[in-house]
Amino acid sequence: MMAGLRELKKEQTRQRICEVALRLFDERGYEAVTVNEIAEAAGVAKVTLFNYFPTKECLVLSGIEEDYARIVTERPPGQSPLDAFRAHYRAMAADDPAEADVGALLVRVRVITASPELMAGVHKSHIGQRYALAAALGGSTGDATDDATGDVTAHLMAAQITASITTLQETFFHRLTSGMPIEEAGRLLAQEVEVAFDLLEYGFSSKRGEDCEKGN
Amino acid sequence: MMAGLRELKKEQTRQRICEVALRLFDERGYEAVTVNEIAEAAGVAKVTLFNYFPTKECLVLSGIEEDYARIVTERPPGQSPLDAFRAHYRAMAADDPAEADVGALLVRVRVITASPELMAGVHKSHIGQRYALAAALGGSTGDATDDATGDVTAHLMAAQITASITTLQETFFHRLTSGMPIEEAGRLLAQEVEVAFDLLEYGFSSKRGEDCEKGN
DNA sequence: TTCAAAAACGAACCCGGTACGCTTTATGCT
DNA sequence: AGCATAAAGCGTACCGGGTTCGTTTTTGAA
Repeated sequence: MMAGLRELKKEQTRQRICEVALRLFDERGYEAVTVNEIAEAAGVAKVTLFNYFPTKECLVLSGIEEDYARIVTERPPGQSPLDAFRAHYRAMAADDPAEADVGALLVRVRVITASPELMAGVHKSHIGQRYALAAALGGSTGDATDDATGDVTAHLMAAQITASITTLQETFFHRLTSGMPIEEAGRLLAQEVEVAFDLLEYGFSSKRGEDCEKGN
Repeated sequence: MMAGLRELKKEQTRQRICEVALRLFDERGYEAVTVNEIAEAAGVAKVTLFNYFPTKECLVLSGIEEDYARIVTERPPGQSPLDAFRAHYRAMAADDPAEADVGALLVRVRVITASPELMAGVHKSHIGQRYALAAALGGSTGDATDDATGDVTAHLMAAQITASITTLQETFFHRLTSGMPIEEAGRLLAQEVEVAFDLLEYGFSSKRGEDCEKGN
């Protein structure tokens, strides 16, 4: 129903704008490309472009948010929140990387990592995630009092978890953009997922011995 | 020497711009005030304003960066990096809050927390801090290889530490802007510093028992 | 007093993003 | 098929943050 040719063309246009933008960004860098150029190259008016993507950032960043809070709210009963995260990212690292279009993803990652402005945008989106995760971790009792009054532990945990995941992602993507084949990067990622969640679970004190060798 | 009347007036002008800007931001909100208004109210031209402060953000955020990396590089010998942070923030929480101009700080904090844009700016500045801290934690061997190749643990630790400190600060400032007297907020902060660094040191597993009561 | 450097200035400009009012085009109904 | 309607696209003018550039004022020192 409503197989509308209207919405078909709409999706085509959206796709075309996105592809053109990503190609130009990849060629010349995010900051050096103006939205006017993108609009012209995609054969649409500037105002139409902003109809599809509310900001220049969204041309790159739209649709790449992860939902941290869901991982903990939808975990199997009896599992700790941290184990839910560990299982989730363990599975993600073990996934066959050929399932998704690696090429398109790589371009996107390359554009993002090459632009401080976009990197800041990514981190900005993590802020909201962190708050949602803190609510999911500590607020299951659902009291309506002002946030950050008593649940400091939940906020601390949420902050540490998101910071760790962010770091894992950055390391992984940094390797990909440096030319490492995705299989090898995936293997390293799988190891580091364990390192990261062990660190969260057992703390720095469990690493003290290893640290002193290189850190001091 | 060079007690120059030149640089005196320069500092006066800088101060005047900053005060005027903060007052306007506090009255009507950061986003609702234009730099033209600030310049006019401070009796200078827009271009002169941008000579003193490179961006609108800097009118509020300049000079409030903390140097995380220094805390670890300048720690007393024999002390672990984490203990250095704990000692630093323990001392900060115990400091007599009357030493600094609390009123001016409070206005600044109120302006920042009321503006998502400024909040994002604060988090942006934390990114660089995190990288510097990771380098200080893991890079004392000083190998010149590309970063993030082998020191994932250092990056993870740096990320967790900065995330925790950021959370402590946010909680503290949130209480101040909510009207809590600074002495009481300081007392709570002192407790939470211990909670945060215990969590970092011993991990989530040490909290498992308490968590299950409220989190599940 | 004079002179060069520093600072302030005004005006025009660029870029991301919005508002408004106008044309085009697909769609649903008859 | 034909027509009204609503969605989508468009052009232009505008706004605010930020830069460039050439000019004028101010200041420190000879």
